[in-house]
Amino acid sequence: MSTPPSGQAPGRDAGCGILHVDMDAFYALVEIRSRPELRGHPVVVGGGPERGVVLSASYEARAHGVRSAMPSARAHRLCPQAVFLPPDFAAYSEVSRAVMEVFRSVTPLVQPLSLDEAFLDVSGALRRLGATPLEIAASIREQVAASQQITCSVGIASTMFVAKLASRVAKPDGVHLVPADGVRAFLDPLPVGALWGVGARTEEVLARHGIATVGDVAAAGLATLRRAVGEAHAVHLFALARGVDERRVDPHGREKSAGAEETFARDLVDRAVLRRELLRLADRTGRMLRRRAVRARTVALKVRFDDFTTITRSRTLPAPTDLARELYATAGELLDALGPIAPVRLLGVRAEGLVPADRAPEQIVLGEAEHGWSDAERAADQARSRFGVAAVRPASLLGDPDPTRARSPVEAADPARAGGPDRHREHPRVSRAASPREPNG
DNA sequence: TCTGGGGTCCTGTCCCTT
DNA sequence: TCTGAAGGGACAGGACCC
Repeated sequence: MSTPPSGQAPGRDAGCGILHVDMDAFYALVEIRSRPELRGHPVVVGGGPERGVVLSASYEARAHGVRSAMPSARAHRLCPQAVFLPPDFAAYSEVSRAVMEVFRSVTPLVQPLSLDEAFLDVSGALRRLGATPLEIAASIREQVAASQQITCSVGIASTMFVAKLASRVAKPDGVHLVPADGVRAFLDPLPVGALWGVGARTEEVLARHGIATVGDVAAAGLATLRRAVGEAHAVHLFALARGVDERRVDPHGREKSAGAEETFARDLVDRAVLRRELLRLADRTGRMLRRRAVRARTVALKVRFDDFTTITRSRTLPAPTDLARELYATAGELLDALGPIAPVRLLGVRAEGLVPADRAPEQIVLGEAEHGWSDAERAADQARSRFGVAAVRPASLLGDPDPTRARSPVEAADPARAGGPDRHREHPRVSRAASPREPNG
């Protein structure tokens, strides 16, 4: 099953202890696994044709130009014969857990980056397993394919950054090794966008300074880079371009924030509906915090309007919380403080400044018996774990067919926006400069 | 073309404290 | 009591990643 890297002689992997494993077209392949009749057909996982983007596309769909992050509507035009499926994150998480266990059977130094990729440090495992990095990579790919019926690609290098780039070259279903003495030769010809932290904006800025490749970045020198992208970014890019990456695979990386956001099928204008969506998002965020045994010091509200301008507002709490009730109250105040607003296409609640729950100061909810709401929300968590997410929900969300979404709240609460003849804006648009703290920054 | 959802990190500004 | 500088936390926004 493994693909021996062509032209890579044994022994060239000496000193290359970092593996980056990336699942191929992960969501799409998991879907095909459970529906074998789709094998060989273009399959696209993502949002519906109205709003949303492609999350994953099978290689048959990619042959028609479909790419992840592409608007779904465009994917439909490019490949109308594709099978479009809504994402099933529970299934992906399950496969991901099984794959990570395969990795951990090789080395305890596994740092998952997302559901479908992880860094592995196998330096210490080489002697114990009596295998080379290339052999370990082949073994991992065989085990993943045999146990999960999906393929993955592996990049092997001496640093995390180069291993990650190598796995991209290895795709699909392959292995690519960058020998320790071949890093610059590998990096130099790559476009500057290959560097971690360089997106469209930075690429444009660098192009104005005549910098187009990674080799150009290394040759430009720190002073030029500082002028182009600022101090921190310059130091970071200059190091990466020369193959310097001091990061170590960290299996205990702590999350710094958690949250939930949602783009609505149609823009929302009704305050009551916005409030209800906010409660739903706070409820999801609170559950995430309690599941991870952390509390948040800061609550942030995110609002994206119909013209795609996005604002965030945040507030630091007197004491860290993991209670949906408190998240909702704070996010609601932040929403109210905005005053009249334009139609809203996305709403988000994020909990930041996370601290371990067992080290956070005890929460006191004003006006409530101590522990009352805390106990109630934890009891609800237990009920959900036994009977499903829909088993318990805030009273004001009762009547919603699916608390996790799948409907347009607008249609229920604002018939005018759902196609009525006399639709009007309840709230005039206000300039962003009129919002709090906005005038000068 | 028309832009998801979950994150991290950096920068600039404001405001409070010393 | 007032003023200015410096430092740091809070906040907002942008860019980026998968």
